[in-house]
Amino acid sequence: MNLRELSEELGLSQTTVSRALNGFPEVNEATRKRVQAAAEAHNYRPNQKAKSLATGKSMQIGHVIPFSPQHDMVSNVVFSDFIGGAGEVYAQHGYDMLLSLVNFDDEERAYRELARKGSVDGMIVHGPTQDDPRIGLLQELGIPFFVHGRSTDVATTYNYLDVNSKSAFRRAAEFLLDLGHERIGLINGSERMDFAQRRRSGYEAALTARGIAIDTSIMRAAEMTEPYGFSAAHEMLASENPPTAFMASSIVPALGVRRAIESHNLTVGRDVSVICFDDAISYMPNGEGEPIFTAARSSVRDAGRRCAELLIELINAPDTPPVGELWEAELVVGQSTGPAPKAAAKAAAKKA
Amino acid sequence: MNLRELSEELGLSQTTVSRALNGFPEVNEATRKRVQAAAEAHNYRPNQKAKSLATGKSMQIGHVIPFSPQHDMVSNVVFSDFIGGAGEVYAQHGYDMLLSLVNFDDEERAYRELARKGSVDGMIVHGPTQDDPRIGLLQELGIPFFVHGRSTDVATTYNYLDVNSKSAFRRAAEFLLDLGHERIGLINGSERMDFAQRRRSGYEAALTARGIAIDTSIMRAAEMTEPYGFSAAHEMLASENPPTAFMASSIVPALGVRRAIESHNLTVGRDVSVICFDDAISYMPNGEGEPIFTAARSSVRDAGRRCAELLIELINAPDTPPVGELWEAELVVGQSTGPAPKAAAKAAAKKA
DNA sequence: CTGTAACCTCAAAGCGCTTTGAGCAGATGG
DNA sequence: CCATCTGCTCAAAGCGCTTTGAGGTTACAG
Repeated sequence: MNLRELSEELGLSQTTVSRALNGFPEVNEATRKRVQAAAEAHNYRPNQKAKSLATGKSMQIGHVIPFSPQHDMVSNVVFSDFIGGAGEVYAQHGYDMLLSLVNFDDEERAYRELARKGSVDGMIVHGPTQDDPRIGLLQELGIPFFVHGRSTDVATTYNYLDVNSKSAFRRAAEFLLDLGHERIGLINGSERMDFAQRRRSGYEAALTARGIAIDTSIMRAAEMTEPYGFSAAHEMLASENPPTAFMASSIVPALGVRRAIESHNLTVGRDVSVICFDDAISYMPNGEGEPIFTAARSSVRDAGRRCAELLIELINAPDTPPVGELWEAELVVGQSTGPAPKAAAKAAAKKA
Repeated sequence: MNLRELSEELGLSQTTVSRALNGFPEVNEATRKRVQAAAEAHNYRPNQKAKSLATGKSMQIGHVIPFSPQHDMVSNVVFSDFIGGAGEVYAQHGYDMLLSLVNFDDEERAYRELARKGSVDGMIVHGPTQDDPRIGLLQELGIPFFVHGRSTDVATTYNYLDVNSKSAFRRAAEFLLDLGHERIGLINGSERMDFAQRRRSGYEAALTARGIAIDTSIMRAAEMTEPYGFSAAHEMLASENPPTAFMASSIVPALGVRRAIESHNLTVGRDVSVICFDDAISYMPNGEGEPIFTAARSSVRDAGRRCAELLIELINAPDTPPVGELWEAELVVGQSTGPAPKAAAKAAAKKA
């Protein structure tokens, strides 16, 4: 059933039916009711393509996601929680989400294509790197977009929503330092990512402020998987001068860190402390009551929601000057941190 | 730049330009080259909405994902890895993925809408339940679809790809029984899901065949999170007659089970064995060399790829009779299983 | 009774593409 | 030299909707 058929059946013109359905004021209330009833009865839905073509709005928001044969960002738990939050808001506003997975090398082409093809009204940029080229590209293409995160060194202003990674990691490190830890291992995310750079700099700033030298032998950066957390922590714990505490960039590697600690017959929160960044991932919650891990927490799902809202506002008012929103993470104390063990106690623990 | 402008600039008709670009044989090779060069130079991309409207094909595949304020399936690691695999194949065939997040109550309406609006050429049904109503609905709507999983009790035939959950769990249980375990806790996924039912029945079949009574006090079913795995295992271990082994429905709760075991000062693989279903999730791999967990493994990413391929075939040949593909999981032996401890040893271990 | 305003409805154009059916050269064969 | 065919190209219709500009009623004031 299309508009023509529906209008013929009603004995009205397509104009009137369209107006009735779209809530225009020119149409008689009685007529509108009649039209709505008929539409309902026939389960009529306007063809979205035709509608888009006529209005110029696609009611779709694009997310471009690079993949390699093993990985892609959709399957990254942090990322997908963001998508979940955003999708929720899209739904409320009648938008759908267009996910375009592309090979790493095709990323630029994908943005170009999505914009030119006119299949999306706006886009979200995920996982910005330092001096991210996508920002310039999207500005050139003239399509509304919002960045989740920030890109250091990009000269122009752009819309973004970010968590203050630096201060979060700085405060987390200070928390450990206050507990007497002086040797703190860093299990960072891949430092291609801008946020990982910021986290590292927060960590370094805290140590430096206390006169503790930066030791790259207890700092790692990689994709945030459980086995990565395990092997990184495992190596450090097996070294001459093992850390008494770890900071992990996500709860996922933190679980690996926990496993490594336990495999050394040490106890988390007593022998070795762990702090992680907790994105409050729905399927990977940090415990139910008392947090498992002491953590810097900021809900990535909320971030997704907020980005979506702001992007939709931007689409409706394209000439708004760029806005940046910076969120502070909350430090929550859980079971995974405690005072630094004395050197002697440490040795004993190690022997046991 | 649109087709009209491009053709005017070239001094050709829109027909010829369109044909040249779409590789029709009627057009002179020299002309085609010239057209392609001009299109390239102007970064021309046909407007997707117009193209869809004219051809009737949207080149989009829909995934409807119900959400509640806390949860949705995109942020479920298993699900999102599937999406990742599917998206990869879509990309290779020029399709995009349309994700529509909807409230649980609106699910039916969402399928209806997506189909009627014509914004997708096909759909994937996720997480089928017993006698899932969506299957009938999509058949009624007459849109090509593929089910990931199966729905017991649906009378008609439909296209599906599923892993043989029953045999996987049966074999896993037999593996534990062969090691001497007689008390095996089941940490299942939510039994609303068809696959969870099947897993349970595999587990029960194995026990029954060995004359072991089903004991619902060591069986749980819920959303597969880490804390769920922890609390379920924790409770069982604290009971009068604790299990000597656990079977978990995913690696995520299995991590919680591990944490529970360790919190009881027991060792995984020695005091208590654990087997899980391993979906080979990219960001949650089961170790790097030797598997962390003994597991029934089947890559959900591969399943996503395969579903996508089959769905695209179906779109291109809509009158193919329905196909069902059933995969067997592979049992991989890791560090988490070992012989059942003798009763005495068990008591000793518990005291230590 | 007429002019005007308010209200409702309509025919037709247009969004940017594909595709049908026709037409025009130039080549080929009789 | 004409008839036929082949190879290219084109004008125009159509996909299903929105929206413009106009027209037809009805109601009311003058």
